[in-house]
Amino acid sequence: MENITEMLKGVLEGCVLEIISRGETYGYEITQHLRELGFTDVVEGTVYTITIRLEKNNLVDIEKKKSTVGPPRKFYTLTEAGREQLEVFWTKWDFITSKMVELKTMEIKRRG
Amino acid sequence: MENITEMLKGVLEGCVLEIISRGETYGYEITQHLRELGFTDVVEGTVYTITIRLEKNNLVDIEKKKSTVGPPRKFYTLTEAGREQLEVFWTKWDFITSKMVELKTMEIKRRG
DNA sequence: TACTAGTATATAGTATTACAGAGTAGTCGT
DNA sequence: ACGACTACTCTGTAATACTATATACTAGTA
Repeated sequence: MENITEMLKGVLEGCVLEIISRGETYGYEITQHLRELGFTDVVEGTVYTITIRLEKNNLVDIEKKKSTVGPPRKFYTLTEAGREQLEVFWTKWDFITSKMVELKTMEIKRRG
Repeated sequence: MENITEMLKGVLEGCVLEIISRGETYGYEITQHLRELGFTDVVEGTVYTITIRLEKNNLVDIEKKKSTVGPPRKFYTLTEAGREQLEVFWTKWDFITSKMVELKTMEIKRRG
């Protein structure tokens, strides 16, 4: 899918939170998951900016571990605040999707 | 719903296109519709920037009409390009929503 | 007249976010 | 030594919604 950049804003961070919530993982792997999911154009740099942001906002804990196949990995796990943020994310997402359905099906009332 | 700003990026323009597709309308009325829909924090300025953008991209035709209750209104209707853009928007939206469902339900494959 | 409220368009400036593009490092196989 | 893959880092840019404000027209009312 091309050019969904703008539509991903505010969504991608939630995706990353969700992926981390399934178990500790690191930036490169998160990128791979997103690409497998279908967001094929997501690059490491994008995920990096998101993880940095999550770290700044204390939504994730970090543990550095050595790898046998490359440089050390920074593993992320959600903090309590991170889990709360993830819930908030899905609440917002559900709100918007419900409104979009409403928009698609609603009769628009006209004024005079 | 608070703070859904970022999540609305790339979505709001599609909403405006959809609303215009139902029949000619103007900025202020579009804002009202969006607020009735539930996007209560959307303000005129935001819609204005969107309609300007639509105009620049030749997605809408404009007709100025006098009003009995205030200054003249600028009525918008979709051009052929606008209708195509609206279809593209829903395609993208459906893609993202399907991926989000997948994300929510998917088993995440772990690597070694 | 003067004031207020509701309607309606317009615009400058700001914050947030995803992305492009590049760099740096570590490990492994040849 | 070299290339391929893994993995994190960083700088800068474009797109978009929002804040805040200004302008203008009509109607009601004091």
